[in-house]
Amino acid sequence: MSPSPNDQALVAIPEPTLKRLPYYYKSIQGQREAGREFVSCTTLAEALGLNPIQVRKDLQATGAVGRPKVGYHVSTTLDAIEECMGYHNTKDIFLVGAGHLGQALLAYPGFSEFGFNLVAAFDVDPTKMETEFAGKPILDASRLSDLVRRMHVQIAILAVPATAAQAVTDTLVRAGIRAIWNFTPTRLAVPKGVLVQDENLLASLSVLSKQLESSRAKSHKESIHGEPEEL
Amino acid sequence: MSPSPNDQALVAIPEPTLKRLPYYYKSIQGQREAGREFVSCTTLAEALGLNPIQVRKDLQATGAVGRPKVGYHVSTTLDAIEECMGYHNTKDIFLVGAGHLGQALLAYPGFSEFGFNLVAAFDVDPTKMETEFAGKPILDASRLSDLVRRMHVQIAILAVPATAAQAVTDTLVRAGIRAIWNFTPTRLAVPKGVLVQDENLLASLSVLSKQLESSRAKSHKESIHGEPEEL
DNA sequence: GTTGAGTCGATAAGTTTTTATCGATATGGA
DNA sequence: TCCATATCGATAAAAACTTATCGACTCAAC
Ligand SMILES: NC(=O)c1ccc[n+]([C@@H]2O[C@H](COP(=O)([O-])OP(=O)(O)OC[C@H]3O[C@@H](n4cnc5c(N)ncnc54)[C@H](O)[C@@H]3O)[C@@H](O)[C@H]2O)c1
Ligand SMILES: NC(=O)c1ccc[n+]([C@@H]2O[C@H](COP(=O)([O-])OP(=O)(O)OC[C@H]3O[C@@H](n4cnc5c(N)ncnc54)[C@H](O)[C@@H]3O)[C@@H](O)[C@H]2O)c1
Repeated sequence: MSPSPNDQALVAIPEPTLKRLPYYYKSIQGQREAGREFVSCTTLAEALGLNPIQVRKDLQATGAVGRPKVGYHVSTTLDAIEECMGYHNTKDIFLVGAGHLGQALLAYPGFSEFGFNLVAAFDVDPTKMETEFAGKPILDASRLSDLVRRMHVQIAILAVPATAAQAVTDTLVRAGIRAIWNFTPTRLAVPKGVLVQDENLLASLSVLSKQLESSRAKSHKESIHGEPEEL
Repeated sequence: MSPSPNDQALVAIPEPTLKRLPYYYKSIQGQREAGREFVSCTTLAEALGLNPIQVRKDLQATGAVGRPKVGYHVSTTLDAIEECMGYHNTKDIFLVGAGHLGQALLAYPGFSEFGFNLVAAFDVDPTKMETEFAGKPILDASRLSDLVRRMHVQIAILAVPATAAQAVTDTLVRAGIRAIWNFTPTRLAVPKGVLVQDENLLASLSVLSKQLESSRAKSHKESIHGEPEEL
């Protein structure tokens, strides 16, 4: 099946690109505030410590077009990113688990910048139920299923203890949730069609620590074998 | 340069593999608790929703060896992962920024499982300084540089406002930090040799939300073009 | 004008990561 | 004892992602 013209938007943007777009967005916003009207891949790459060619490809994926020798028009490009990422569409979100991590998320004002609206949190702890935190209501988790269904909420944040992760997931899925942002260290079993984005913080820290160890071993070996390597 | 035998440990393990290892570790621990002595890639993959071949390759990277038809010896394999990831080496860590997110991390008991020891937090807020949170001291940020140096701390968590991110980074780098786990939405400029692991939470959420939108568009198109596709 | 340099877009090459294939080996039952 | 089967390890193929190359375009300076 050859791609027809209006398939363009359907060619999925690679995940690494999606993760970089917010950096471009923020950086270009900075340029706008500084009064600049155009920005080049070279400049962006410089500012963000990335490869200019990669920046160009990423921007291309959003539909932004640039002009040779000039660069990308700041406002137009910001619009392209917003449009591509849907920063303007309001997306309601529920948080399940208003513990330490959940409360940090509740207090975070940054969600709205990208169109997210953290509507409410849910918890089983009676001392938290029917209270507020950072202006957001914490509701009885027994109401979760009903409210997901009634409000057609599509995205949920999972910040419950690992032991409760799969059970809560099953509830969410039955209620019709479409995507789960998972902070628990559990691999969730979900039916096809439900998306899960794992945010396994400890795993990321382990990666960092392991890479640190490897880089030490490497530089040690280099110093033995006499390859100076220090630009 | 052809790899000599004892280069094995120096062939860097791919980052995606490193991120999956904690899942295997936890899953195999579960098997041990259930009294099983061997576990196969097939079983592991089933439990974690992964590809069996990928599981095998990942385990291979840790140095674990299995036996055909039998699988991997549970205890031996756990040891291999621990050894590979350095779960036994204690790694001291400083946290900079004891705000909402920082406090959630301070309260998190899971770090020790992988050998991390969150020693102390640092903040500029006078009302937080010289207090404790979850049994961990919150110290005056002006002491950060000195203590990094004196205690030879190599890893820091960055959980300060974005506006302070680069300045704090510079301080850490000057004091000799080797790795930064960065929760701010800023791309940090660091000299070669200093590692940064970005944990851009909003970017991850954006990815999820964009993929959700795409999957909706896709299934809509499929329903129009009459490709049922529902296994 | 003409020239020169900075930048884009398209295409190609390279690298990394995932998935597939296949022979070898161990186990349990015929 | 032999055979069927599950599984591993090694190697190869495929896919995804990053980096390089090159012609074309635009602007500014001469
Ligand atoms: N805190 C961190 O820094 C951190 C770091 C990495 C991972 N995590 C993971 O994030 C998750 C939450 O961590 P935390 O530190 O906030 O834990 P927490 O114990 O502070 O909070 C968990 C909350 O979930 C609630 N809860 C329990 N069962 C529930 C259910 N069935 N429905 C709704 N709510 C329920 C509890 O009442 C509690 O308020 C855990 O899985 C943890 O492993 C946390
Ligand atoms: N809270 C969240 O859920 C969340 C989500 C995504 C990203 N983040 C990012 O994490 C970072 C921290 O978020 P937060 O919600 O904890 O913010 P916060 O405002 O609650 O906490 C920031 C803390 O850093 C301290 N601080 C400021 N300057 C400092 C300095 N120079 N040295 C040491 N400490 C300093 C402040 O006193 C404050 O206690 C921010 O960059 C934010 O964008 C947070």
